[in-house]
Amino acid sequence: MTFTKVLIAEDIDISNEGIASKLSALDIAQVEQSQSCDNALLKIKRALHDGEPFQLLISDLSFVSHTPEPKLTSGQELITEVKRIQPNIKTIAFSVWNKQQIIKELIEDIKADAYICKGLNGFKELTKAINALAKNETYICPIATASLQRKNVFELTEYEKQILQLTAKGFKQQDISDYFKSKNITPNSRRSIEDHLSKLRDNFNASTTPQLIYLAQSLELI
Amino acid sequence: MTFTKVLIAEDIDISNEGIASKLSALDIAQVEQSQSCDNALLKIKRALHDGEPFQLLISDLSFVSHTPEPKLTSGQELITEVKRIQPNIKTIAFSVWNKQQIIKELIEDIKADAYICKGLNGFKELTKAINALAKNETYICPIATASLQRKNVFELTEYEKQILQLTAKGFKQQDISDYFKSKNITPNSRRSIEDHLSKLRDNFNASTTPQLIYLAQSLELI
DNA sequence: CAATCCCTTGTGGAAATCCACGAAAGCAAA
DNA sequence: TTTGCTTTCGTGGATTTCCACAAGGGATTG
Repeated sequence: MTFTKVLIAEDIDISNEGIASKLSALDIAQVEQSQSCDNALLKIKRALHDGEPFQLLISDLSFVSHTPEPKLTSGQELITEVKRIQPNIKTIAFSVWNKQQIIKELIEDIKADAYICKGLNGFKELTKAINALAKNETYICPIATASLQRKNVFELTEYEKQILQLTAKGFKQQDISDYFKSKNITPNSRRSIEDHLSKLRDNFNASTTPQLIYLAQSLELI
Repeated sequence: MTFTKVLIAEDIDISNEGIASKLSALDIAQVEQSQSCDNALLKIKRALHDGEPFQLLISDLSFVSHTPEPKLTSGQELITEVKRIQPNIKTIAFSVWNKQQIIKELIEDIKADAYICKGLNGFKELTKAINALAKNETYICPIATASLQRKNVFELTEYEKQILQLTAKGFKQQDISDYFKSKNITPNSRRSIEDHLSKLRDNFNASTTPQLIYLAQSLELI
């Protein structure tokens, strides 16, 4: 199949325009543009309702909200919702991020059909992705693939992530212990929190807790 | 005057293309594109040497390096260098960032002629900037202006920034004291470091030092 | 000059964290 | 079940940080 009706969701007008202008080089009859998630979802719903659904959504991941209370605030949410109401639509996540966690989530959980990193050759990658999707395949750009294959030394359990997040929020060890107890999360003794923080410092090669928080945040793990 | 020869420095091809495609709507005869700082500088040097200098440089700020050892790694460096070798060239910084510190540095220190935030209306702003520059004026987009006017509660002295950075690097209070003494930075008693950290926690409304580091990093102050 | 303010620094004690040792509990393989 | 490994968690003591009080120094002002 070839795509004849495509929607671009990208808040930055210059980038949106760049994609559209490049897409016009391909054989796509109808390219629509949207600068917010909510608007994109609306367009998809309407097209579906009108019996002329979009076949492909190309979506950025991060959006600055320009309305008071946007329902959808990220490409992840948009793609999730779109897949829910129109499961057969193809989706391409098109982002500057090449963080393993983000890519993993989009491919494995959200079931996006392609992931491409904006970069030097974004358009070439976009073309490849479209071709792959037309053949019912999925596509992940080389940069993202490399990121996925790079063994993630710092994979955190949900429990560890919570400890780090709470620490970053100003919780003391005792506070975290109390919090875990109130939520029935185990282990929850003050002593165990201390132990886990110590292990985390070891793993991250951090000599102090402030440094641990700094490193975790640098790696965008919290 | 009107601009007839413009250079775009922007690593992401889609964005670069977006700018170029929009510029073609204006009356600019010659638009050249560059995806790296080094390449952009080269083009400017050559044009200058050939007696047909660029009149305007539109540059992004952040570049991913795709060569082993790029000489210039950021738009800030590029603009600085370009202004040095061709002082009469006009420069527009075109970035997603609207951090006060970045904007301030570009306008006040680097003497960029315009600062625009990529966003919903990037092209409109770009047009305004070009018009202003043509009249020998400077231009700062509304978002950036707002950012500049927003009183920066968290303006840090160099001294404070160093304390935060060293803390983030795993230095204990005593370590920082020793370090400052070795560098002849005063005040440098352990007690003063403690005092400043305490003041910083107050200012940032942080209850612990890890939280302070988290907040400072979130605000991109360290 | 005295009065005042701000910053640095010291002191001492409280609080929090760090760290080593070890007991108990949980778990998996033999 | 036994064995062995890991995790949890208590204890106690060292280290570090936090906090309140106050002395001294330098700059400013009346």
